[in-house]
Amino acid sequence: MPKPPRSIALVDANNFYCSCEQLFRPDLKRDGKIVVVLSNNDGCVVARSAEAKAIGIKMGAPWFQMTDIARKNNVIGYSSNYELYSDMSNRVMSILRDLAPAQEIYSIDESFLDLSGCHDIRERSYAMREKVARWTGLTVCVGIGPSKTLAKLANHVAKKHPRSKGVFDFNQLTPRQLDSVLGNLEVGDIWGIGRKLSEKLNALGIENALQLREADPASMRARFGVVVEKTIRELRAEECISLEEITPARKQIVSSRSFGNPVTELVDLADSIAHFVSTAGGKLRSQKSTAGILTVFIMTDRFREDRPQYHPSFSVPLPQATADTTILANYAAQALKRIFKTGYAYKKAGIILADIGQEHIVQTDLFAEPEPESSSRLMEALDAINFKYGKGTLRLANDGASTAWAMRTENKSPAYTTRLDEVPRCR
DNA sequence: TCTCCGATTAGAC
DNA sequence: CTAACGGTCTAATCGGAGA
Repeated sequence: MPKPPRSIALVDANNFYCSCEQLFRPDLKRDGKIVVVLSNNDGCVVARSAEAKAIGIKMGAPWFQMTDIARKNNVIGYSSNYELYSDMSNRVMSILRDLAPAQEIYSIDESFLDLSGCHDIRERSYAMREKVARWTGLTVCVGIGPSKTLAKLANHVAKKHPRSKGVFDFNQLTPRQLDSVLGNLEVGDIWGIGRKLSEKLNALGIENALQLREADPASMRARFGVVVEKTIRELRAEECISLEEITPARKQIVSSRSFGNPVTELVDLADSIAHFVSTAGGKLRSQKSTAGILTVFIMTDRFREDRPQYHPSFSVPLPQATADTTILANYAAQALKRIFKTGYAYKKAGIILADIGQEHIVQTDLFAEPEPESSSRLMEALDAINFKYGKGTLRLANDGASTAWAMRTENKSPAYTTRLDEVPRCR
């Protein structure tokens, strides 16, 4: 007897960031106000509500360029509120976790679930939707298929076609129905096939998912690389991309930001760098890693072609891998001094931690003083205090001394679910 | 010629 | 008031430097 196909589900929240904002402001829809969420620095549109999509607002549209018409069209641009979105995400993810044998949290609003062997897949899928709706107010769609790529594609179908009622399962189709559905999906709708690859595939006459599935994996690999080959195999229900229940440790940790206003002074850059080191160091320690290389970069505004451009970076190979923010901050400050030049208006800066290894397997420098035990104790205390009392309660002396580099956030909603002091009183 | 490494590209969200 | 175009991450691929 042939093995039954695996059933991988991809559960994805609809218009996640915008839905989070709308949840706490039911008055907006009532008054015909259209919600979009902006990137950091209120730069461009990164999330659109159903209403925003309906009036044709484009993903990635620079907010400052949005016509007055759009703004007068009652469009409200919210500054991104990650504290709110990640708390809502945690709630959704924990509901889903309890409804499936295995879960991979793929992004802030998506999780893959392995439902292979479950006899009640349809009922479970609807239960997910109902439970998430009742407990959080958010709407999710469920796509199911024998591979992750097909689950993603099924989710796309579930979102696009109201008739699916939010659940679509490729495993429930006859081969003919399957071909017909795939034939109606553009290659660009497939996970892993972006803008560039779509263009190249179209030029070869491969325009829909069915045509890509029928392409020869070996020759496509030669032409477009291993990613496209895997995608073809996944469309053929071969499992090439496995479910990862445990998030692998980051191999690189970046913390960077564009500034609300251009920065010209070294002290202000130094302040921002100290902040980035704290953020990145915290992430490093939360995954129990150490970094062996630290890179500092600063850059001018690449959109201002009329101004002199400068975007240097400097990498420091650390004599001994560490996760100690104070040590990292010292090297970062030195690196910054090496690259900083006066006379430029800097628009962005950041740091990169690389050569990441496991804590306690640190290759020590033969000639260096061993890192004192007090160093890790200090970091533990720092992390504990900041966890308990909120990010930034305890920080480096020069982190926060300057506000020159602060990003623009003009319209941020309260952290409704996590900060009582921000919740508006009932009116 | 081979290998290593950094830079670049492409993609995701 | 004006100016204003995100951040984080991975994998693959490319091209030069050095062995």
